Amino acid sequence: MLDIKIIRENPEDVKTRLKGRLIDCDVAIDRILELDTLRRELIGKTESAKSEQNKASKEIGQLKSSGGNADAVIEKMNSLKEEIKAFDGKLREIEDEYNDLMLGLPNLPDPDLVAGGKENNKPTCYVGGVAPRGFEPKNHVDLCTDLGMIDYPRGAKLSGNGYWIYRGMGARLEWALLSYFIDTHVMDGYEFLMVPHMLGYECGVTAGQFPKFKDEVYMVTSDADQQPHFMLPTAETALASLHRDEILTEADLPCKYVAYSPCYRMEAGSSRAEERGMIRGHQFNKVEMFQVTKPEDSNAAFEELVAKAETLVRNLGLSFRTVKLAAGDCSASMARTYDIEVKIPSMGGFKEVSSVSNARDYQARRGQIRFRREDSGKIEFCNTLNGSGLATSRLIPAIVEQYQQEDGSVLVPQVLKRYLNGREKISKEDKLRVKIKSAGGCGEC
RNA sequence: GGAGAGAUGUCCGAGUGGUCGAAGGAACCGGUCUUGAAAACCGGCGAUGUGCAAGCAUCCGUGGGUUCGAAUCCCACUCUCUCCGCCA
Repeated sequence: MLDIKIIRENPEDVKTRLKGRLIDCDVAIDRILELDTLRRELIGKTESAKSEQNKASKEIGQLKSSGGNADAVIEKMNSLKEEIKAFDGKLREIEDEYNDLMLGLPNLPDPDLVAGGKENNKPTCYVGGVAPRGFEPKNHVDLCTDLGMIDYPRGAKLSGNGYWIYRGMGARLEWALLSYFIDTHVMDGYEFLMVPHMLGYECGVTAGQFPKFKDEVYMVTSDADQQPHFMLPTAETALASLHRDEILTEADLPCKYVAYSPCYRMEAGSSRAEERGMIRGHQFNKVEMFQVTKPEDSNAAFEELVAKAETLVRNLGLSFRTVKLAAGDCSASMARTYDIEVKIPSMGGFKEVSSVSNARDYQARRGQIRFRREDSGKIEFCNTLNGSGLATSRLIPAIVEQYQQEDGSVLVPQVLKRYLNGREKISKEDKLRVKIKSAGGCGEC
């Protein structure tokens, strides 16, 4: 949510900055200003009526306790009551519309962002990694299938298009990645959280998904459950609400969290032929970093999160690039976003494995996440930041393609070996072993 | 799933229809005293909205209702605790 004071004071500037997102909020902003004026007028009227009511009410109390007759005052109260009821009804109407519009406005992009969409995104760095040479490389779908790492057909049998099953070394590699990420963040001083996967509606409002992007998440409803819940599309949605409606002390900040969760997304209409395999599914795994900071500290926190995400990809030895998103490609809640994308050679390009964003006070306003300054005692909104650290569903394709060998096996990135009993590579024999041993139980797990 | 109890400010806790935004205590902040600290004493100490300001309004889990007037009465919901049952 934006600060109404900023809109009041400089509506044209707000309009211009939001146009950088390629959306036109002019009509909404004009209406908001109109409603804001109406609202304040009406508040004035309502409050003076209520003030009279309170005075009369006290008078009645005094009259009654001293044995006097209060009939005349009570008569006056009755007409006041009608008046207040009418004012309150109108005020509620105005505030409902006002709140809807305010919640619908996206965050202001940072001033240094380039306006426009994806085409204006700017890579800020490229890092090279391992690459197959001297033979015809296979794509990740074939590699994962041949090595028995991912079972696509049975995933589809269980749940339909957009679902897969990690098997054998595939499952272990996935788990190794998640463990490696979590360990790294914990060592960096982030608190590890495991959050509910089904969240109450308010979490969606605070994070900025609701009311506008309700259709992108899976709602979970049942007659027995009075409260609507939804499957989290990212752990950020949970973490953003962790300190909702709280006033933190200055000493509490910054809060640094890391959470692992599967992420559940509709991805409606985005299924494309080139996104075969695990590139875009309805469920994927992600380790999420999250920070709550003082406003003056959020730029540094943002740099820290970008650096942490980059370090993870670099340590995996993968080719990647970091991209500074143009205003129109940042998600609605975010003032700035950098994506980290790994190279997936078979797709001829890069795919996002991390998205690091600074929401500034946008989510904090929606969720009333505040802190008290120690010296002045003043209460201010916190800033919130989030970043994937990392999402795994594009990492396995990148790893198998970038680390594939001529014999069809795949080397294990150095940093993951300790999570895989020191194993050097994944080969066809692993698949065979899984098959044979599954009859009598897998001796390895 | 069954039975019961409860939800009040940073915390504990009083308040069952009228001057209650709310006693009292703790914590915290300022002061007196002290070589310093503790203790004691004095003063201060919620949020939000609105207004240039004084002020005014709203908030006692949430939402409705009754009433001239609700923290207090009624209804619904949410959450917490205790006991019983069931259970990964």
